[in-house]
Amino acid sequence: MTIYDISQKAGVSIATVSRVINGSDKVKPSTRQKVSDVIEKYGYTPNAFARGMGLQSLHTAGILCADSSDLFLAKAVFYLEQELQANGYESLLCCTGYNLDLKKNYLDLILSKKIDGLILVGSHFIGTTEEENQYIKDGSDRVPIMLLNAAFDYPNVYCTLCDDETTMFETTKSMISGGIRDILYLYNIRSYSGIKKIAGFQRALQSFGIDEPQNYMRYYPYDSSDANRIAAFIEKTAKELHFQGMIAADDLLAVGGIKYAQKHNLIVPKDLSVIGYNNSILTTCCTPELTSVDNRLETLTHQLVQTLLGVLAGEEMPKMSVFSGKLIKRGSTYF
Amino acid sequence: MTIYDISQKAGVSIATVSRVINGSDKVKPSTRQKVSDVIEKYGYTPNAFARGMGLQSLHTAGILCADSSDLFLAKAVFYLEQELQANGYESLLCCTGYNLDLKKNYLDLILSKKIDGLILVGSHFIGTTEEENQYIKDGSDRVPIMLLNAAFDYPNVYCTLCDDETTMFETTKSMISGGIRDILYLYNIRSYSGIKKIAGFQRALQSFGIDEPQNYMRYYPYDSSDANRIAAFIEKTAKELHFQGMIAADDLLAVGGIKYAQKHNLIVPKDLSVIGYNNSILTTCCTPELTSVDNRLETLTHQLVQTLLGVLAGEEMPKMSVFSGKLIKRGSTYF
DNA sequence: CCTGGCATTGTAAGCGTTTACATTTTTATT
DNA sequence: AATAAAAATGTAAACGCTTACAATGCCAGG
Repeated sequence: MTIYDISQKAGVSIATVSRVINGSDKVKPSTRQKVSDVIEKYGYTPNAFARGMGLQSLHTAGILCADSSDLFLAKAVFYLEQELQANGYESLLCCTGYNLDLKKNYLDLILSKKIDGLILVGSHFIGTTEEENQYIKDGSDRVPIMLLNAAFDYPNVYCTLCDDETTMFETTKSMISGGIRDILYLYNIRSYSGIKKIAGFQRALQSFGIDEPQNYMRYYPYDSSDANRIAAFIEKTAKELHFQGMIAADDLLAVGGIKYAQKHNLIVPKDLSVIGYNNSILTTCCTPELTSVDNRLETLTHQLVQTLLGVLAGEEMPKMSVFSGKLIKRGSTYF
Repeated sequence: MTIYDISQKAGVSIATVSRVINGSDKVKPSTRQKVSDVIEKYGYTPNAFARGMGLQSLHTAGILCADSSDLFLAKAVFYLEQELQANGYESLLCCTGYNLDLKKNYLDLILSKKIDGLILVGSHFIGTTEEENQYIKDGSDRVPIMLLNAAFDYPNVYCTLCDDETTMFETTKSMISGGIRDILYLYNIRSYSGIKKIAGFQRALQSFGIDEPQNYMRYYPYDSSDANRIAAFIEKTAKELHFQGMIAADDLLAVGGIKYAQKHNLIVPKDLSVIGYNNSILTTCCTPELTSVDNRLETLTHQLVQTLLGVLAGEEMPKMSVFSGKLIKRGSTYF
């Protein structure tokens, strides 16, 4: 069933059918009705490829992320997909893993014109290497690139993010103000926002005259894991620190901290205060419940998609939209 | 830059370039090299739409699920994407929510020929209504439909699943054998596998002469939630039961059970044994850690994609592949 | 009744590939 | 060296749509 068949049955030309399908041009109401009826009757759906050839678009956005099963990224992907779908766009998902070998995957996606825009979620590679940055520059020639939780100043690149540096600065400050000066900072992915969080943490320490903050920082080098493995890692690498506070770049890492405390009969938060990040579902699964930073993911994804739609519609859009995170206090802290 | 430009620069015809791109036909090695070099040099990428027109395929599979941010579904989506990617297929993600209003979304996807196969993940709608079943029947005329964790006997529909009925039967039996006869069963989504789990639970109770199992079953009616809300639900609807065991259709629901116990000063597992399902990351986040059923998601997704690839290659493939789940014992049970 | 202008519809030329079939080149056989 | 067969390559016709431009139909104004 092609547009030609429909035109035959409706007694019009394929151009008229095309106009009805695309809604745009002026078609006499009675003709429109007649064609619509035939389309409805035969359940005709335009062939996507042929459509794409004419329109050079399939109303599809690419979503690129490291691991869509990560709690945080999964939520981001879901919100993005829903927002895109609500606006008539489909989502091509592309998971790269954490190995930065995404060259082929996403450049091909862009260059083949299969997508109208590319969304990079939790861009762990932005600012990491010049080579990776180059991919973004190349890609942005073809389609707009949207960064979620990363900033990169370049034409046709739009950023939507939480101000993680400030948020982490404030978070750390509130812990120090609560009387805790020995704070273990645990992080894993070296992403743009990860780097900002570290900066905020360090700045807070320095503002209180605590030197050599890197002494308190531990990099957890495993991609995915469970709380016990994280606890064991803390045990192995940070036991000598005698920290009374712990801030993690991610809720799961923080839960690992709580596990660690349990194994050493430390009471959370009396002996150890713990703060996570992302305010995920994990916060209410552990005991005590986890204080965590809400980084406004739903707001961010909404804004990002709206910006993308605006760009695609040819409107002038903000190159950068920044929102503020917020500390949600629960039982793992006493201040 | 089109295939024509490349053919010019390489001094061959477009057909030869096309053959090089598609790797298939016999091309003289020296010619292949020459063309490859030109393609490489100019960074040419074939136009996806035009390609789709010729091939009637873009090497893309549709992944349909209710909510890709759900812990279990997110993992499934990720595994599927990785497996598809490894085999040269891309993934079009489509999240339907739990409202069954997926008609438009996925039928359009199929009918427009944009995808080569459709994967339904955690098919909450299979067998629910005749209307929904009809969509699968209609769709399967066009592309193979792959069901993850659901069974549906129809031409061109292939199923890969965990034997949830038997697995839940065995799980329940082991709890009863441990001396617990008053078992609260908590479930939420009315999916195919959800129905099977219920059946397994009830069969186990009956096999031990425990009548009216539905007295012990509670349906948690909220889409997404957190552990506290689940605990409150149990408090509200099941307090009078005085159950010593709890089995949940999902880990999060089980964590809600642990929360409930904590609020009532019940010791898990002494006063209350809890078993979850899916063996997710949550199992090691709570205290005590959660005994849960591993339903072999990675195996299932692997098998599913391999089956799809086989079908697309025109091979004869099993219509149904069933694997067995396995109980992973942790601290929330004593038996 | 004629004419110009506008609304509507039709015609046909792409869009960039794939691939059946035709043609040319190479290789093997005698 | 001639010839048949096989291999490599080229030609051109789809694929199903969009859209610029052409053609038609219709109306009001003169």
